[in-house]
Amino acid sequence: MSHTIGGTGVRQARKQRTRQSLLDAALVLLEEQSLSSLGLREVTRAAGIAPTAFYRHFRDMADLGVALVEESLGSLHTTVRANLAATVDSEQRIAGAVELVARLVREHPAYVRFLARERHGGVRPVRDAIGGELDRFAVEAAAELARLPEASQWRRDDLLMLARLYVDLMVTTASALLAAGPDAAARERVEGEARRRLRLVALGSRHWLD
Amino acid sequence: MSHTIGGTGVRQARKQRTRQSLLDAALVLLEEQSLSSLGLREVTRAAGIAPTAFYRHFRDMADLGVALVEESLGSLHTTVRANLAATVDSEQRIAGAVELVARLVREHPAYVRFLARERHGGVRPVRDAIGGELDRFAVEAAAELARLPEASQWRRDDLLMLARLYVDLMVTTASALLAAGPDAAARERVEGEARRRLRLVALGSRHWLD
DNA sequence: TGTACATCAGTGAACGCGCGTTCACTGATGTAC
DNA sequence: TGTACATCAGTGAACGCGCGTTCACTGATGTAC
Repeated sequence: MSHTIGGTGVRQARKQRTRQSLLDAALVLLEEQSLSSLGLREVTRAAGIAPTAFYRHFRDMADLGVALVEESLGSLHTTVRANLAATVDSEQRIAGAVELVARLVREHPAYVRFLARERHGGVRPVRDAIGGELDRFAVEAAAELARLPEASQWRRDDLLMLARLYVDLMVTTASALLAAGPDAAARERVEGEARRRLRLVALGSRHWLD
Repeated sequence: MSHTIGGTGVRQARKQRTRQSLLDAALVLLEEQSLSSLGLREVTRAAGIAPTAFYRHFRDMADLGVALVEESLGSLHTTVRANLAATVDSEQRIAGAVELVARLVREHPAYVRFLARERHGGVRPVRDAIGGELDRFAVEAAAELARLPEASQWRRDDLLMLARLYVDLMVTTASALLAAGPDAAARERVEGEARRRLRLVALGSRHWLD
């Protein structure tokens, strides 16, 4: 059965699966500690493979960390852009953005925690990877903002300033939601405050060119 | 000479000095790594004392971390409050706030780096200590804001929202300044963008009750 | 001021442990004919 | 389809090393009289 291509690449597929189980195991362990204190043997033990097999997939833990960044943020770009483009009214956009962040934290808390922690963490390559991705988000958000009629008169660098501010507000909201824990009321309070922050910034934007 | 009290307390004073040299050594080492990967022996070696003497001062590294938080943020409250209270005009307050942050980063980069890193770091007690101090800042800032005539009609929770937003903006600015490195032009760019962010938020505040 | 005892910050040897990395290996998968 | 050889993901033993913590200690400082 499946006498098509399938045969070739069994080895490759297995390798991929092992690699993924290393990433998954690391992510679980990283809920309780930071990358710089996470051990290679700890990860391979959790993934159920021999310590030495680690080197078939990553040079060291920093390398694995960068892979985790790509896995978590890489796929997010399209999602975020779709969300930004979808809505028209400002109040709708605000509600949508906060809902998007809340959903990310609900569905992928481990990724969000990892990113919040390592954004300023002790492992340079990982820090740089996260910073680079967030910059890309800001540039993309600026491009979306530029398409709005209200923003047509804005200077380029003011648009970028606003986009970066939005990105920072979203990141702050995500980590506040994590800190709020599983309690629904606490989360609702954080989301409410996030919406009011965004409303305040939107209000300022509306009067920026006065 | 100094035949007053001086004699009694020589032991205590020496102990204080050793404790301080542990804190200083740790802070230097923390420029390049995070607290959770910093070793007890590493710190005592750098401080020039035997590993076992560590326990005369701290229970473990987390305990030392909390002491570092108190040392860095504890003294800051009066400084910040004075700065907030001093100025009147909005544009002046903005320039003053950014200048204050820039000075802190210039004069105490290691402390700022430590706080940025461990705010979301892997050591719970330290995270909580930093979070608690930042909350206190927000509450104090809200109290200062409440004294401004423009804010007399604001709801209490909106004031707190605004205060927390300002605190987050300042923290973000501090870590952006660190990331900018020693290059003067890069720092000036970050400070400029920070001022525009604050201007945008101030503008939004002015129209909040419209 | 002097003496006898108590305190306690810092020492140094010793411990068991888990770490990252090396190496030669095994055996399933892939490839050439 | 079958055979012979190559590749390479994962293994398991071994290594030297630095770690955190314990313990009994030393000797300067503090205290009581």
